[in-house]
Amino acid sequence: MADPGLRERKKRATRQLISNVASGLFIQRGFEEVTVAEIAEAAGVSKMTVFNYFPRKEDLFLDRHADRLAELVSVLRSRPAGVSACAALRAHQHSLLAAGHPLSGAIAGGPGFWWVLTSSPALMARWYEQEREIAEAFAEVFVAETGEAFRSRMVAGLLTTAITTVFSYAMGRILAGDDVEVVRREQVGVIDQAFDLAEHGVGEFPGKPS
Amino acid sequence: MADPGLRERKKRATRQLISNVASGLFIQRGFEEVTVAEIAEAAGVSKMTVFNYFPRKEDLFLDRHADRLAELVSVLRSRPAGVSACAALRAHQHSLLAAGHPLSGAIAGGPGFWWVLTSSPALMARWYEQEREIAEAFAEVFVAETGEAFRSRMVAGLLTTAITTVFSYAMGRILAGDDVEVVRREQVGVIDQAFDLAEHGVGEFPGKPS
DNA sequence: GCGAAACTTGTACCGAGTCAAACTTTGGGC
DNA sequence: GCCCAAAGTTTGACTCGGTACAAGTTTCGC
Repeated sequence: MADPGLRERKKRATRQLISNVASGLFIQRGFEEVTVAEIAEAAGVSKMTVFNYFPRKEDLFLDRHADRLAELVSVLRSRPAGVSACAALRAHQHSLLAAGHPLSGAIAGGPGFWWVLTSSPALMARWYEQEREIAEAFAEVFVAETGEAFRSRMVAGLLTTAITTVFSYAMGRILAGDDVEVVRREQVGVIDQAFDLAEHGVGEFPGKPS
Repeated sequence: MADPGLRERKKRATRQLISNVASGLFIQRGFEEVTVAEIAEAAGVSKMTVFNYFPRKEDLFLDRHADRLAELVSVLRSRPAGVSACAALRAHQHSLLAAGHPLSGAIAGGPGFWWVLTSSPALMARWYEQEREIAEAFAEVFVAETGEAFRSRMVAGLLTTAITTVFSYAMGRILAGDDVEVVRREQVGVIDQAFDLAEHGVGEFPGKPS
């Protein structure tokens, strides 16, 4: 990492260039309305090169996934002894929100990001797939810690549900036109509600009323 | 429904024929190795007709989804007054298992089904999407009952996680070569463990050991 | 039977993604 | 500084999933 070398620097630059160009076009006109050939041309590169860096078209837009996944796993791995996974993730979500981080579910890189995401089924499908990868990574961590195969997967699934539901709820509100600042303020309570449910369970909710 | 009429009968027959032919080919050779054109020819029908009945290629294999979704929603809607959603779904999973139903997670329509499913990323992606649709349908039911937007979505997500994790856990074991009868017997405990976690939460699991 | 609606078909087409072979650039050894 | 090998890029041709359109064919309601 000290000496990237010319080759490595060029690769990073090309990758970044393609990603930037693609994101720009997607936000302008929507995911489905932009072809890969177009992106390649706009980036002054060949179509194959685009696919060389981003195996699927969807990865052009969802290229932060690897970072997000690594960060979440690191939150679990590096949590202090005695701290539960649920508590660690809850604190992490709060800190993301406080920092105004895109992945907190409020204030992502502009409202355009969510519009692009939700307006393309293919993109949404890939998004769900990535959420699933998060759950699998969590499960792996828990299995390594406890050796309990099934319980690890369940807990991983439940905690992932908390994270993703918090995220998509905020996304839905903002897309529906709610004021970003309002959503952001209320998001603190939403996070706590989500993790309370994950931690203590759904209980009798909803016991059938009628 | 009393008198389907010739037209309706032919449609059902054609649909069934295409689905059967497709499933057969997929199980023989895998999802990606069979083209839609091939299925059309084998079914004695045009490619366009195939897409007329099944908008996506994946739907040729995952065509039971609509039934599954409707059944799960009906379990919630028709549960007796005072019974929680969690209890209703838990009981339903147990009864599916007892009946040896494919969707119980043990003993699905042959091991071939799961092999085909897991060997195709596109198919898995669609599978996840369908799980998401289940969660959304659950949320809709809960919102209608309680009016609580966020809590409904969270509970829906948590309960869906229980169902899907139970299912995929059994699938994974059988694909790994575990004896089907053993998996089936142990599945009762797995279901209870899953719904216990959903009902009472993950608690401190796993408090970091080291 | 007759006309209209529904279903099917052929053809032509588009975009994602793959493959193989040629070409260009970089890095290391002399 | 030079040259070779390796890595990265390009080109073009190709496959397959999926759509659009217009024309055919079958069923239904009258």
